[in-house]
Amino acid sequence: MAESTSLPAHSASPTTDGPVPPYAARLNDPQREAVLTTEGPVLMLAGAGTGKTAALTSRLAHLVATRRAWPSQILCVTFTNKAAREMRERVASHLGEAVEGMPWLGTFHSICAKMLRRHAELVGLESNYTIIDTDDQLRLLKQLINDQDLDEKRWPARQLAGLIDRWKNRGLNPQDLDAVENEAYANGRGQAMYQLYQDRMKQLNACDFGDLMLHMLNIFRKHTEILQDYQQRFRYILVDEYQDTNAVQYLWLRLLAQDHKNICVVGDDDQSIYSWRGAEVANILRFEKDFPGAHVVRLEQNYRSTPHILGAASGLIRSNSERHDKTLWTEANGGDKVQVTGVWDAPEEARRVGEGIERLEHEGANLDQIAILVRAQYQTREFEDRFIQIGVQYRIIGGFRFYERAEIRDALAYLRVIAQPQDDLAFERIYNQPKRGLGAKTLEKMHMHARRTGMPLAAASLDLADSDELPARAANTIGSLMRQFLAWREAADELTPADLLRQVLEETGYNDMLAADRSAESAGRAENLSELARAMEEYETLGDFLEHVSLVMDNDASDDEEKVTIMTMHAAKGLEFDNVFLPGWEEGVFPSQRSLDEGGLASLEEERRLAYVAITRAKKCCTILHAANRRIYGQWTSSIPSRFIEELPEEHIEMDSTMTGGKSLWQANWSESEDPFAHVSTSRPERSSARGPGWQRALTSGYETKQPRVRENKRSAASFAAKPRSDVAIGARVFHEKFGYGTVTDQEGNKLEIEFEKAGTKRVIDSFVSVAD
DNA sequence: CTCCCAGCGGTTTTT
DNA sequence: CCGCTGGGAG
Repeated sequence: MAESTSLPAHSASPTTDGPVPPYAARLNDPQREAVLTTEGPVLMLAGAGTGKTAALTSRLAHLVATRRAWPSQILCVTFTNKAAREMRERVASHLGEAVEGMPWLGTFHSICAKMLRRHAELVGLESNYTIIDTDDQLRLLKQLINDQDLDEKRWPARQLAGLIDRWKNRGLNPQDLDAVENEAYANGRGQAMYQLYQDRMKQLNACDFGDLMLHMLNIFRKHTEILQDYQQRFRYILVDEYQDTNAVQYLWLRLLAQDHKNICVVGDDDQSIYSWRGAEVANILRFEKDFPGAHVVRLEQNYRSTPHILGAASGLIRSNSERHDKTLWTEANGGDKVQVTGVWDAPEEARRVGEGIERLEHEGANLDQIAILVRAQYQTREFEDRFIQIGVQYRIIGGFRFYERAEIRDALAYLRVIAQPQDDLAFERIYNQPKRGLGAKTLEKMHMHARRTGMPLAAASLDLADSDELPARAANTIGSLMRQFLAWREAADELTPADLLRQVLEETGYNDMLAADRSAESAGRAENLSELARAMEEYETLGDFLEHVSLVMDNDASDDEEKVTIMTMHAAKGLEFDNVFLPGWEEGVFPSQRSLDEGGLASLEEERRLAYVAITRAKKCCTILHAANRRIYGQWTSSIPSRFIEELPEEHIEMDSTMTGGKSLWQANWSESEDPFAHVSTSRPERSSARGPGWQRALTSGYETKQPRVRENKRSAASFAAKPRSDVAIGARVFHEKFGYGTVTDQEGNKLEIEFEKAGTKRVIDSFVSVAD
């Protein structure tokens, strides 16, 4: 069945004789080279849409199929759980059912967490340590800052958290900090505070995300025998998205690869967009120096986008200086040019996109294949409003995650205290949630007692309740709470984790609290909690579940309805869509003001890479928009088109504008003085290039010459065709997913005017509401 | 202990 | 402009 495609004479390619195995059959030459070059270091430079995941999974399949290694001898690291899952599925499909899962395929953090469970005692932890998140981390730091009599106003916990995070990302322990780093917080108290934090974490038997990597790095450095064990075990190492690795991850990998040296890293320096959270492009840029003799494979054939889209993106990224040069090409031809549209303001931008979507819908496009990619979350609002109005189904990716919701975190905190009585942070979160009359005063006493006796907070509170230190009321409350915990801890052995949670929610009165709350959100909260319980069904033990929860924070909302996706460009990395809309390409929005103000050239280049990522998400059609006026923090601001627009090669784009009448504010400025840029260039000297040809084109093409496009307020096809619902009439009480409960005050076709109890009066499409009773 | 209001700050986000 | 936080009042 394997087609016997002979490999072309390829100088460096280590071809194998005989038939091509099925997992490599559909690969192009460089891809195949990346699969078959199994020995020694390999750098796979994979441009956007060049099929790197195909190559990577084939390589895994090849290693196993040719018996070069057992699945358990391959270390395969990704950044996200999603990527890990995909990889696992694709490898399984290559190898069939035969292969049992790969134990060492996962994210950096989940792999380290797993290793650390085995070696926890070496860094002073127990193997059932808790993994805490940013929220817990901040609360802990605030306590420490107050304990040290520092003014939290002047030295915010956030800042310290950020510093500690950065230190850990760089592989620095408290004692490794130099004077300069130490100065970074509270006049030279950085190191001391970091040390205090680490000590406290140890007491709590807890780790933050950074610790997972750092602890393992420390263990590898100090305990050669353990390092050697892993070095020998991992005959092959594969790393996805190598351009996103930070210093600890790099050091960790380098140690592990020292024995067999079979490390294959895959990445694209042009898609490095996470330097702000520690990623170091330098890692991929100097791979060949780090691993002498590295074999470099370039994947440059793009299978995703049309030539115009590819041309526009490639032209743009060429303005960057520090990069591995790559030339993406495609066999495809035809396709539309990248559309660049100027509009008057942000609402019009949203209307334009809405019209574009309706047109695509009319042509039979799948809504799942349409995305709006924004630079910053605040831009989503405008689109959301518009889509509700015209009845376009959408989903917003990002923002609040399931496990970050307050009710979910409360529930988890109960479970954490049950599983791990030392978990003070969890206990602190719920000792008075639901309200049981224990306040700050009681908490303070508990803390003092805990510190005096060296007991965990929960135990100390019980001890305290037995004494006369507390008012009888508080003592009783604590006593019964602790009895409940005791009972739950026993129940944990008999009940499934899911049932345990249900019992806890019932017995704490958490359910009652939600039931009593008549606000718009409470129903959703209760719903979230039942979903949590449902999600827990598949876990046997509480410990299993808690580890899963702290590491696998993703929740791909499984909804099968076709919807337009709205998300940030960052979140879109790795995804693809037939049609992509890119709004807000204006100086100050994209590139963002902050990247212009701070960070200099490097940060501007990262913005440009982000633009490159955004454009290359599109398979067929890419529309860039820029508005002449935008309201920022409530202030109307005039804006000029993004410098990235002028960097797009002219032959790949088509400019137009919806504006004829009226001048934008900046045009008005222009006519005021001879040099329209006088005010711009004095205040923002780095913008000297902002009047290049692209900018001129944007100006002249639409603002003056072109005739108006469809002016707004035309009734959209979707809303025109829809029939009004018969079950809602004026006066009806209805429920809307976003706005909550309200009363219908007017009905016009399928549009309803509703006075919402919380959200005020809105016009919405009737299919978005349900009748409340 | 809870609730209200003033003041402040405001990219990107995974684990 | 809007949402969150923290401090102070009730």
